[in-house]
Amino acid sequence: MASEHPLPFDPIDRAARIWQDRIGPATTMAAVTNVMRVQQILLSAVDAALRPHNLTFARYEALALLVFSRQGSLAMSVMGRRLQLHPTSVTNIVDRLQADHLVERACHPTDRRTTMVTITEAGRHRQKTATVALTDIDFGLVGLDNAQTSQLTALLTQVRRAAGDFVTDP
Amino acid sequence: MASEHPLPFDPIDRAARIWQDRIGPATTMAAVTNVMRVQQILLSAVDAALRPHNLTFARYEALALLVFSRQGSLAMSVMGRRLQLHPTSVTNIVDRLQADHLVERACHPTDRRTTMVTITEAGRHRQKTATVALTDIDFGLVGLDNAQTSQLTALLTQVRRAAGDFVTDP
DNA sequence: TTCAAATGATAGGACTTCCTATCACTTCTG
DNA sequence: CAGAAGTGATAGGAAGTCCTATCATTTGAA
Repeated sequence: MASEHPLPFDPIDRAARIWQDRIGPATTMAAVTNVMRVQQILLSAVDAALRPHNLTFARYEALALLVFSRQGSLAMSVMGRRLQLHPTSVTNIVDRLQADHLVERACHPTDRRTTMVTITEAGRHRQKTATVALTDIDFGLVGLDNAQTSQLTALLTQVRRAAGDFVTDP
Repeated sequence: MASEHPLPFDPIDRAARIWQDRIGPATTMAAVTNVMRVQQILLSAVDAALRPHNLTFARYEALALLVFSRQGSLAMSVMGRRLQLHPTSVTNIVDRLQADHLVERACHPTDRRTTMVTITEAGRHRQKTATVALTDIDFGLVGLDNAQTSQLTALLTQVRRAAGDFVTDP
């Protein structure tokens, strides 16, 4: 993390005001910087809640994806696409989950290139307790009511759609 | 980065629907995941625009901070607080900017512990051209009009204030 | 059918960030 | 005015992510 002691002013807003005087798109810059900073804050809170369970948010997401899959088992490549991760990141994440006995690797029955990842009972249990930890802290998201949270989701989803993050309608 | 080929559905929304059936705070989870993903998208776009100028967003922010400072010179510790970075990250960033002759280190006149960082002419020039590159791509933020961008900033600022990221009113 | 192209996964390396530990220096306190 | 506590910066190390390169396997096209 960064500093323990908060500034007595909003540095992003201050920067936006400086930009305002010099350059046009201060509004955009402010929004982008805010996204970056809030992501840091959320990730920091989430990782802190997950650390006692020996998970990061990335590993937690992978575990949850497996829990929600019908067979508790997915190909590495499928996980990578769903979690929007680089293949090497999937390898790394699965390595660590496997070292912790939360998942196992197995061969695909027909395609000998692909590796299947299966969640273990320990993995299901870990995911469950980690979920409690996360919901207890509201995933680090504080200060918004339900309507505002939905509004935030709507705005960000709009950005992702415009950026080509996914194709069809929501 | 992650995948080149977008999914034919929104994976975050799909996850939210799955959660909906099992656990309460699907809305919160969706918002948080959206923040994470949009941050990735923005950072990726911004870094791609900055790469030809041998800058990352972190280094660009440091450079901009120096440009906007009155003397073009700040203490390492001040930069760390403004940019909300760990001291060692500041050291790393300044190392690289200095290797590229965009900043110089100097001794503080009175406090011999602190190191001052001064922007060079090359640094000012690089910051200027990099800013053009960034504004050309709107900092990667697409799909929102001005009102929505401001709305996004307002929501995220509210989160940061609630999280104690800064203290006074905006 | 056979060979080129695509796909799946991983190894090795670079970069970034953070942490702890350390050393130099300054400020506070008795 | 000494010693303790705090501050500023950096080195070394761990973790995470991405990149390129590689190898095995599968798919597709001539």
